[in-house]
This record gives sequence, C-alpha cells and structure tokens, in this order.
Amino acid sequence: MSRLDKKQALLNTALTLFVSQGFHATSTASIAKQAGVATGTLFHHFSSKDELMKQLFLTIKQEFADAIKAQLSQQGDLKADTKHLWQVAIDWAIANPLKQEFFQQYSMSPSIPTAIRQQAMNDILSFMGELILQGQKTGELADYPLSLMQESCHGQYLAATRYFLDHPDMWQDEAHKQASFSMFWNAMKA
Amino acid sequence: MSRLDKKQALLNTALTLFVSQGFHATSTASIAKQAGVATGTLFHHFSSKDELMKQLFLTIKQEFADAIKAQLSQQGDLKADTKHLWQVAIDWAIANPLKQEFFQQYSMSPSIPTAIRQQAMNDILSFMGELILQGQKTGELADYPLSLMQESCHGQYLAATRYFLDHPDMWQDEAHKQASFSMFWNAMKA
Amino acid sequence: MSRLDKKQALLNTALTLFVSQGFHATSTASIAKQAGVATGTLFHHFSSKDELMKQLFLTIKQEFADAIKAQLSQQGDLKADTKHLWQVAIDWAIANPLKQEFFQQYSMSPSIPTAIRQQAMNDILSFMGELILQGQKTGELADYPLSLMQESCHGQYLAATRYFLDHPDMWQDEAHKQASFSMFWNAMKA
Amino acid sequence: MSRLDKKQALLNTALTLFVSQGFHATSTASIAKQAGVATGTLFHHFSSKDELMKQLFLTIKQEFADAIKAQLSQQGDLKADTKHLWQVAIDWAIANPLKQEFFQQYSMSPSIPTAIRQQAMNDILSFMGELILQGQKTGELADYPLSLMQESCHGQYLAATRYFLDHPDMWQDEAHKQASFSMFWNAMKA
DNA sequence: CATGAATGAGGGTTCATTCAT
DNA sequence: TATGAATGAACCCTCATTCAT
Repeated sequence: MSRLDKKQALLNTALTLFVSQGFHATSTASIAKQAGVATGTLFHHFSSKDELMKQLFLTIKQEFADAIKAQLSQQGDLKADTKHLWQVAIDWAIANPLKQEFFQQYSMSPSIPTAIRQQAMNDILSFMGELILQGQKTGELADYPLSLMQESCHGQYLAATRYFLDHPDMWQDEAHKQASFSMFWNAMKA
Repeated sequence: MSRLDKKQALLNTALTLFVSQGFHATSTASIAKQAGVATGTLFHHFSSKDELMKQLFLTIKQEFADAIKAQLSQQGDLKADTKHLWQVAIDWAIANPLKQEFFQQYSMSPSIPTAIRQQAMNDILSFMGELILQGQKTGELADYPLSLMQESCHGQYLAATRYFLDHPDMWQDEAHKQASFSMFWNAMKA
Repeated sequence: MSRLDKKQALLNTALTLFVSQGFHATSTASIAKQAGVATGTLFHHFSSKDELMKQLFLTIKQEFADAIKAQLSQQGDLKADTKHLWQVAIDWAIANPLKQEFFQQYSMSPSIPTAIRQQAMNDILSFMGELILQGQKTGELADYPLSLMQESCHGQYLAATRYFLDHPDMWQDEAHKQASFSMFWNAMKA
Repeated sequence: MSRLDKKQALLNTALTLFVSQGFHATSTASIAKQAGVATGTLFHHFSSKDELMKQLFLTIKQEFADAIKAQLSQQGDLKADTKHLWQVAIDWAIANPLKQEFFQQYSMSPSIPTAIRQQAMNDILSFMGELILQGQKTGELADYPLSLMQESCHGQYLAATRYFLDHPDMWQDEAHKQASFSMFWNAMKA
C-alpha cells in the first residue's frame, strides 16, 4: 500500500466508524487497525484525532462541492436549473450515503470546531445564495431575507436526503422525486 | 436542596454542558460538580451516563410536546391553525434555546440509542401528520407522500429555529416571522 | 422483625452472599437489601463490614464447636470415640453446607485478620489435640509431632467434607463413610 | 526492560501482592507501580485484572506440574516412588513459598472462575490418580473410591505444606519429614 | 516513513460509611 | 432504632499520543 493509499484508507475507515459509532466512541487504534496500518501510522498522516476529523470533514465537503459544480446547468431557466441542481445534489447523497450521513451527524456537532463547520456551510450555501438572488431579481422567487432562505434550503435538503436514504427506491419514483422538488421550490417561489 | 431538586439540577447542568461541549466531552464528575452535588449522587438518580442522557432527551421531548399541546388552536381554519402551531413551536424554541440546540445536536446523534430517538421523533411528528392528512382531505394541502411531508416539516422547523436562534431579535420582526411561515406553508399547500 | 431477628437476618444473608460471590464482591447494600433492612441498619448492628465478617466467622466457629461438644462420646475406646467425633463433624458439615463452605473459603483468606483466624483454628483443633495426646499415651496413635498431626487432621477433615459436599448421597453409603474414616484413622495410628 | 520482562515483572508482583493483601484489596495501579511499569501497561499484557489472575494461576499450576514431572521416579517400587514424589512436591512448596500460599488461598476462592480452578485441580490430581490406581491393582493401596482418595491426598499435601511453611527448618529434620510421609502413606495403604 | 509497545491522565462507576429525618 | 439519600475516595480500564526500533 502506498503512502497516499494509507492516508485514504484511514480517511475511509474513519468515515465508516465515525458514522456508525460516533467520533468519541471510535478510538484511533480501531481506525488504524481496520485500515490495516499500525497505530502510530495514523499520527504520521494526521497530527491528531481532531485533525483527522477536520480533514475528513473538509475533504467530504469539497467532494460534494466539486460534484455539484461539475454538473451545474446554466440554461437561463431558473426553475429548470434549480431542479437540475436539486436532482444532482440528491443523487450525490444517494450515491454517497455514508458521507451524507456524516454531514447529518456532524454539521452541527461540537466534535468539529465551530469555525470550520460554519466556513464549510457558507461555502456550500453560497451556491444557493447566488441562485436565490438571481431569482429575486427576476421576480421568480419571493423577497424573503436571504439567510433565512438559505437556511430553509439547507433544511429541506437535509430532510429530503434523510427521507430518500431511509427509502432509497423512492428516489426512482417520479412522483416522489417531483414532490420533493415541488416542496423545495414552492417554499421559495414568489 | 431536596431530592428532586438535585435530580433536576443534574438534568439542567447536563443539558448546559452537553450542548456546549458535547456528550462525550462532558465528564460525569463535571456535571455533578457544577450541579453542586457529589459524584456518586449522579449515579443514585441515573444508573449510568447513558441513562442520564436518555432521560434528558425524553424529558425535553415531553416538555416540548406538552407546551405545544397546551396551546393547540382548533378553529377549523387549517391555515390559521397551522400558523398558530408554527408560532407556538418557534416561541418555545426561542424561550428554550438550550433545549432546542440540544435537539439540533442530538436528534441524529449516536449518543442516543436509535430506538429512543425514532420513537421520540414519531411522537412529535404525529402532530403534523394529523394536520397534513386533514389538509389533504379538504384539498388545501398537496397530495405528497405523508412521511416525506413530515420529514420536510421537521426540516423546515429545524432550519427556522436555527435561523431565529442565531438572530433572536428577528423573531420580533413581522416580516421575518411571516416569511418563515410562508415558506413552511407554501411548501405544503396544494 | 425484632432487633435480633434483623441482626440474624444480616448474618444469614452475609453468609450466603460471601460464600457465593466472595467477600469483596458482596456490597453491604446488597446484604442489607436481601436481608430486608435498610442500608444504614447494617451499621447499627456491625460497626463495619469487616466487623460483620469477623462476627460471622466467630459465630459459625462457635456453632460448630458447640455442636461437636454437645455430642462428644467418652466411652474409653479411643477409636470408637474418634469415629463418633468424625461422624458428628461431617454430619454437621453436611447439615450446614453453607457454613462449611464458608470455612473452606475463609479460613485461609486475608479477608479475615490473621489473629482471629488463628485463634479460631486453635480453639477447634484443641479438641483433636487432646484426643491425640491421649492416644499417644496409650500407644494407639503414632508419636509424630503434635502440631503436624493436628494440621493433618484438619486437612483430612476439609478434604472429606469437600468430597461429601460435592457428592452428598455418598455420605449415606456405608463403604464411603467407612473409607473416609479409615484414611483419617490410619494416618494417625501407631 | 524487555517486553517479556515486563509481563513477568507484573506476574511476580501480582503474586506477591495477591498473597499478602488478597485479590480485591490489591489495585491494578499498585501492581503496575511496584512492577515498575505504567498503569496502562498492565492492560497491554492482560485484558483485565481477572485475566491477570487467571494467567497467574495457570502459570503457577504449570510450573508446579513441570517441576514434579521433571523429577518423577519410576523404579517400580510404589512406596519408594510415592515417597520421592512427596518429597519433590514439598521441596517445591518450600522453594516457592509464595506460590504455595497462593494455591492455599485461591484454589477454593471465587476470585478465580470455578471452571478454571477445577480444570487445574484435575490436571494436578491426575498424577496421583494414576499412582493410586496402580497401587490398588497390586494390592498395596486400599480399595477406597478414587476421587475420595484424591481429595484426601490433596488435603494431606496442603496440610503438610502449611505445617512446613510455618516451620521451615522442620523440613530438614528427618523425623518430621518421615512422619509427614507416613501419615500420607498410611492413610492410603491397604 | 512505519511500527506497536508503552505511557499516564482521565473517564465512568462502585461502595463503605455517614447523618438528617 | 431505622431509614436511605448523599458522599467522595478509590477502583478498573481506555485511549490519544509518543518514541525506540
């Protein structure tokens, strides 16, 4: 196993264990063992357990952001673009259930320093922020306070992924898919 | 301090510390100390730290449910009744910020056994479930799958309280208050 | 329940629990509970857990000594008298299995202060000491060092009771009964 | 100090402390400290205090068995062979007083799981079992039930070692030595 | 860079004992 | 005398982290 493979194995294992047992209930020794490396090796790649958590969080956030950005559609039709974004985002969650659960659990947990969590949330929500501002300009979206709308979007997204992760086959059903987007869109529309 | 006072002091202190530091980062010794009792006393009232957590969770859930139930309005106008419920629920969150934050942090955390969390969520969401079914019968609400709508309601509620706890004076502002309800209602309405 | 009843209930319960779980693994709270009294009550009757143990040990030793003394036969035939003593002693062990096991466990354990244990052993072995001296005078018993013979007697007694407590119906069998005594007597005889 | 040295130091220290203070009265911290290692180190070598006790018990039992086996004499003269065995066994006890006391204290104590104790006793007593059967075949030994005889042998051995450990110089005295064996042998002989 | 034995502070929990009622 | 809640020292054990190999 190469250097980077080991680092990646540690991140993957940490993800699995943090999600299933929680951060504090997962020992660094168990991460190393399950990743197939020695205890000490973990500390060559991450200066501390907290640092491992932080890198894991930021890595996953970046993966998500990259996945979304890579597929953004900009056809000029706001509703269509938003629907596309909604589908891409939920597709990602369903394709990466562990990572999505990780967000559900840790995006408001004190196991990750507040500053890091908030910066990450801002980065991600800025996507939506721009779409919302644009929609408000054209009158398609309601003129509510921006950060309230962002928070609401985030909440709807978490709710929808919670639902579809619990009922994965429902995401194949057009009615459910459409319903989830309708709720999201109608909440914001003018 | 009487027997029940001590138990209550322990619950209150645990709430504060669990929210600010997290469950695992809070030692039973620190809870006892800050509650003004001896270490051993905690274990007279709660057989373990996990049991304390569980009781705290269930107590707060019950308090919330009782507060809502006590003020339910049933005037026959669904939208008005729902708006009233929305306000009562957010009022409670703002009046009990620690307890609300506690829910934000722990309602998806492995620090509380899954069965307990889910039972509590079901109890609370059954409120909304009934309102939704009623609205679907009269045609006022959209005919989306019930549990998807419940999850969405829950998500919107968490998002709104997150926003208003971060900006407490905004809840005094009619525009914000109205906006938050509009998003909630429009998401569901037919 | 009267005062003495409670004290006796505590001693009885302590006996049962000390034998089945060991001294340190038995909490004073569990003794009190199973005896049907409050925690504090134990400390009205015994100044400490160690004191309870000491009184239990001395009480049982006295019961044993009294039972033996009450049935001593002094017919002038040393072997017959000794056989009678042997049978009485083993009868007592079989009639009081918990107390016998208590001795097996605690007569060499640091849970009871050395001085107390040794005094008790001396008291009990002095029975045998007299019989042995008498037999040596008449030439019926071998002229081995007295305390070595006493220790051997004690060892044989513990071994025999261990055997018959493990196989209680064997004590009804004449052959086994006779065999156990033969080993005891032949070891000492001239 | 090497890895195995540390494990051995822990076993040695545990032996000393368990014998002098008892199992429960000896803290793992005190064992580690007196062995010259850190608290945690004890738990690298033994998964729990109970496991340490178990390994200690089995190790000592094995040492005893090995010491005896290494010196067994098989000259065909049963009495001579048995006398040799008796001397070797008591020599071992006198050369290893702590280990012998450990057996006296713990071979009937609930501090060691019953299954382990019994297995160990069976292993050790099987020596004697074979000798006895052989003697019964040739008519040199009495035809008593085997397990009763084994129990008796064990009892005599414990009694003799108790005596000689309390009076160590007596083991140099031919008369005492001979007396102890005579009692042992006469108990069993036909 | 990789290893895993060693560390020791700190955690949850127990329990003999006390004392106000 | 009887009670049982309260006490807090002491216990067993865990674990993030270090470092000699």
